[in-house]
Amino acid sequence: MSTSERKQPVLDPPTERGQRTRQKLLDAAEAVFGERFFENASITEITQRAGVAQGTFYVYFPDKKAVFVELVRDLSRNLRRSIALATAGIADRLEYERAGFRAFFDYIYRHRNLYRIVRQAEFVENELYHWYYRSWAESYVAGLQPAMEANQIQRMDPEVLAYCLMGIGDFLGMRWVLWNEEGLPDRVFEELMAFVERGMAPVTAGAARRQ
Amino acid sequence: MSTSERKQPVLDPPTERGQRTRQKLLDAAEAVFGERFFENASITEITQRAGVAQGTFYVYFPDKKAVFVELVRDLSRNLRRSIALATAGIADRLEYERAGFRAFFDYIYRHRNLYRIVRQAEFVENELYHWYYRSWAESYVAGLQPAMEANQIQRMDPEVLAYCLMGIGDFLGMRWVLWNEEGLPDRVFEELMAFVERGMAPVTAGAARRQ
Amino acid sequence: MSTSERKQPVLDPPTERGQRTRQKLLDAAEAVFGERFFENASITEITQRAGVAQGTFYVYFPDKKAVFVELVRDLSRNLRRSIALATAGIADRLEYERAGFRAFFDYIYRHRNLYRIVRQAEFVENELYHWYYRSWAESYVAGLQPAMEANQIQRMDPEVLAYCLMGIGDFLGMRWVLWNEEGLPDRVFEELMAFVERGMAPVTAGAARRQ
Amino acid sequence: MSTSERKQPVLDPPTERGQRTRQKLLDAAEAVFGERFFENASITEITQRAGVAQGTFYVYFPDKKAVFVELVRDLSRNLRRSIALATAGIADRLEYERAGFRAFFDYIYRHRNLYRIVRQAEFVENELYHWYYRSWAESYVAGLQPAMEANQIQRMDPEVLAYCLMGIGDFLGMRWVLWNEEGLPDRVFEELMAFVERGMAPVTAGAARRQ
DNA sequence: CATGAATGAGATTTCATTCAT
DNA sequence: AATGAATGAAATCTCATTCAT
Repeated sequence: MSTSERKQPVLDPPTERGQRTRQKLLDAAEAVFGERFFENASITEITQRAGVAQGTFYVYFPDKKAVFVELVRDLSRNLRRSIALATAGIADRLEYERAGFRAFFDYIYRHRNLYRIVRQAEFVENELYHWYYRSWAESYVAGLQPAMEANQIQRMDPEVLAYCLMGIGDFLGMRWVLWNEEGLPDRVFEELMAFVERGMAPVTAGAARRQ
Repeated sequence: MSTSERKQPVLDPPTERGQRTRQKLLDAAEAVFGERFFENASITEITQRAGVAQGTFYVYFPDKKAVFVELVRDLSRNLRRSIALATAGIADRLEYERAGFRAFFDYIYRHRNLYRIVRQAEFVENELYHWYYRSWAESYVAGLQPAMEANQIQRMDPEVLAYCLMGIGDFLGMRWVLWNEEGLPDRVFEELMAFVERGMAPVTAGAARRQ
Repeated sequence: MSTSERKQPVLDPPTERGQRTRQKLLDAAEAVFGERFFENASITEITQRAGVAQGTFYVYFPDKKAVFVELVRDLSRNLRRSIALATAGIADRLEYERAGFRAFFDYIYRHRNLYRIVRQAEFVENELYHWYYRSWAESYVAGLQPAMEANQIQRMDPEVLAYCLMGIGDFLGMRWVLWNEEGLPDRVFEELMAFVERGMAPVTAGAARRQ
Repeated sequence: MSTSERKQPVLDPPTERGQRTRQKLLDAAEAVFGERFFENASITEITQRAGVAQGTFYVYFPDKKAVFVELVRDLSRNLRRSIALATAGIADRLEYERAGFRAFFDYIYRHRNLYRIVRQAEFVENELYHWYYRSWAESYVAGLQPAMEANQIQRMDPEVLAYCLMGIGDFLGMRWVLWNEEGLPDRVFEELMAFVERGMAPVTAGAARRQ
């Protein structure tokens, strides 16, 4: 007799017990998606790992994709927060970049499974994947543009630069963080930062690039 | 007297008709994998597009993964050839890099579906994906090392540089070639090459990076 | 933290409804295997007869072979119980043998389909088939040996005798119980028992076998 | 323009080459059916082992079952011949039985695959299986009846006796010839023959079976 | 809230057989 | 006589999702 539709999955469970169950499902999903990838991950396995019955899944999520999306959104939010924290108060853009990269590699090392999930998004929910990188690119642009105007870094199309930097982060992360299950070695970090800094540093007036 | 394997699909069909059918299947698979991604691509759709019966697929391939692998291998081979052609005879590594990038973007533009397939490989056949990038990295290293010794480019860990360059190519390709279905605009190409060249160019003796 | 097996069918359903469904499937399988034989029996037909959806089968059994095995095991257990009951308290081995044979023929007459299933086991799951006869043979030996020592029956290799008796039971069962769909006629039973008894009876001291 | 229907498989190939091919197929089929059983045996494997193309099979046989049937018929004929040879001229039925059993075990040892094929017949072509045992039973009866009238062996329903003997042969063959891949040990042979002889021997007038 | 039984659409794969050459 | 490409029906199995309790 209530006005609510039947079976509207619970986004924010009222009871504390519900909160816990929902979180258990999210954690299990993160693990399973990270290991098996979206298509091979089964709700059955997620609920088993969460220690709940199959049907319980649908109490909290409308379908399989919904958890996936939520996980990507979570990662995005948290990664942003981590980077914001790490770069807070840094005025110089090159220093900022260095701190940002460091925070990025640290974060994905600590959340390898989540990071694997983002990468899959391209083939699971293309919209989401675009949104993810587009919004990162926007943030980059918002930070890079002023830095160019202030001559902190070389002037160039900031979006192109953004994708260059993201590409570098992604591939180095893949190679050293995901493939080796260790964090990015300091040595590698210094090497790549040197490359990035040379690429970003403003070409000072008289300095010809090459003969 | 051997235990004799049971049924092995035809790799190189003896008759010309067989050759044609096999090729039709490869072409259809390329299209379907590119559009739907591996997991959502069905053998049914592949054979329908190829205009053959379902069973025919298994005359030429043991399973779905096998076509996929073959397509990735093909792309790898052909892309290599394209780049080799485009860079033949170029002695200077920065020029070489420019020609190589150009050829890369042109190639993936012309074979967008195949390129989408390579990207999926991470989630379909991890081994293959590793192999793909590891072997590219090796090629890079083989070319970069001598260039560093000859002071054509800045000395640094060549493998790190390789992954930086691949990351840049991948992300720019994703953003401008795959998302917009146009080729990479010249303007963007020039921007990214400028970045790459600044990053790779040797830091000449007296040139301080920044004040 | 375990790698967690993926989906294991329900062996002992917690709810009564589940119990019923599982049993319906077993019954249907018994009928279908008995009529069509393992290879020509389809899951589809089994579920149809059980009045459930195809997928339901896999809720309770991992695959076709699993039901088959369970049916053979069931028959073995129940047949044993029947014979034990029929022979309880019989001290003389020849009398015991007569009661055992009688129980055997009665049982397989009442469970003709199950008995047909055991016979197929040789070609479906050889291990199981061996297990089935080996364990019967062991039981035989355990009973025959003491009887020989007590001079109730002729001394001979008890395992050979076991297989002789099983062969006789099997072939008479095949000819009169399976081929004619009637039970073994009393007349036939008496004939075969007479043969068996002559074969098993101890050769009394002075009795020459033949002139 | 000829009157013959299209595609009547060749039963008795005119050319010598054809004869050879047909035989190669029969031999291959015997091996494959023996190892894999009828349902799991594929024409593909048969033709591969025979070293001919798939289509060639249908030049000589109308379908898969046909070869199977032919093999069973062959075995029947040859086994008969072997036994006839081994028992030629033996007047006493008990001696005859001994020689017959010996020949039987020797034959199935030498043709284990063929023997496995007969056993499968029950589930492949029931008619054929019945025919096989019915005709053996008839032969038995034809030999046993006169022996009973001549008081060489105990009087009883000869068909029952026939099935007892066949059951014994079958189970001993299964246990010692098929499971161990050796021939039936002499010791086992003597044991079973002693049992059979006691069972068949005429109960002499005054000899009470048991007290 | 939670459960677990049930569903059924759909996917992959196998293989005896046909047919054009 | 022989080949090998092609077929297509049918079978097994998976799994996201629904629903009654």
